[in-house]
Amino acid sequence: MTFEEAKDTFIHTWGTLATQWGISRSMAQLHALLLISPNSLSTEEIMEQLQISRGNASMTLRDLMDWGLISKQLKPGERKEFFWAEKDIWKVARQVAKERRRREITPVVEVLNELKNIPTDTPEAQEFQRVMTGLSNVVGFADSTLNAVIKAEENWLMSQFIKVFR
Amino acid sequence: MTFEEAKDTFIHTWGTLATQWGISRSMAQLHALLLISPNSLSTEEIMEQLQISRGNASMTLRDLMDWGLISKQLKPGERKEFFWAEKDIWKVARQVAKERRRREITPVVEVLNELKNIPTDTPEAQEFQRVMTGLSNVVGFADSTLNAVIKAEENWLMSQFIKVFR
DNA sequence: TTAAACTTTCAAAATATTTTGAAAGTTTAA
DNA sequence: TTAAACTTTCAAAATATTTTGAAAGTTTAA
Repeated sequence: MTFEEAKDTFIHTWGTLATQWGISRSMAQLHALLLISPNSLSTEEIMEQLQISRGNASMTLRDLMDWGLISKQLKPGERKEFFWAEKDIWKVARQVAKERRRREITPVVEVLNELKNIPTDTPEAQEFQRVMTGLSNVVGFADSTLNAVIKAEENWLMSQFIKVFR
Repeated sequence: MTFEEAKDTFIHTWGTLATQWGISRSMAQLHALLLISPNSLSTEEIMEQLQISRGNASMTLRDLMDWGLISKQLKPGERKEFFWAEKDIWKVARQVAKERRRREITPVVEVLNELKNIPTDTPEAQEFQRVMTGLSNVVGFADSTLNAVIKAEENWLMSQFIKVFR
């Protein structure tokens, strides 16, 4: 496999994995492109390489910055903005875990805790409460796992997992 | 909050969480409905409660069965099929982890391992290999975590996590 | 067998999401 | 200031996904 083939395979595979986990394809592909680029890229270069429009590039770059996965870089003597992705994949994973937890898990935990408190005056309501309690536990577990990933140092995390999940 | 309100809130919240994680809204909502229903439901009842068409109900029920989250039940003397969801949420989580790992993570692990092996004859290719190695580690970590969830007994899993991630 | 009572399939319609590109906005050098 | 070099915004277009419902298929009681 040549380098160019490998690059295309990677950008494509990464985009597919992302859509399966509810992240937009453009965002994943643009992130993939920056991840494997040794130097920062201008909007022009990104548009060219991924064959996307200026508007799309601009919006996707902003989303990636909101997620804290890429940064702007200004080069002396250049008017253009260049973009650069964090390359330490453990940092990337921690950042993604942090954002997803904040945006998606925490709100659900709160709703479930409210729903646990309805009066259990009918058999239906009792069953409902049982299910809410179960979900609350499992979602809480997911929440703690993400939180552990967020707080963890790479080596500590790996060693713990090797210990527990060998 | 009345029981009916709680029920609607739950079906809605669950649908939203699901779409954010790449699971279709109908699938999550139909699953939610069956989860909180004390007895199994016929296709008619499901169509009625969620206001969806017969075709949609039929397809979504099949998807849920493919995911191993619900089963058919035949009632003596009835021609209709009734559907019922596994209520043990830890079992549900294990099943979801198993399916997502099989469908989504394992294929990516394989692709990444291939991509790690391209010749590193240029600086670009070297950078590429570094990133692939990093991703391979992190995705491998996710893979192991899911696998641990799959293999785990509820109590053992909880106790391990309390120990490690307190 | 037949036909009633169901379920499934799938092309077309509806809906949701993503993408485009031109216009508006912003920044900076001179 | 001005105007060139950029970036952002957003309505419209393109595309992708989901949903519908009628037709086809299947099962079962008689």
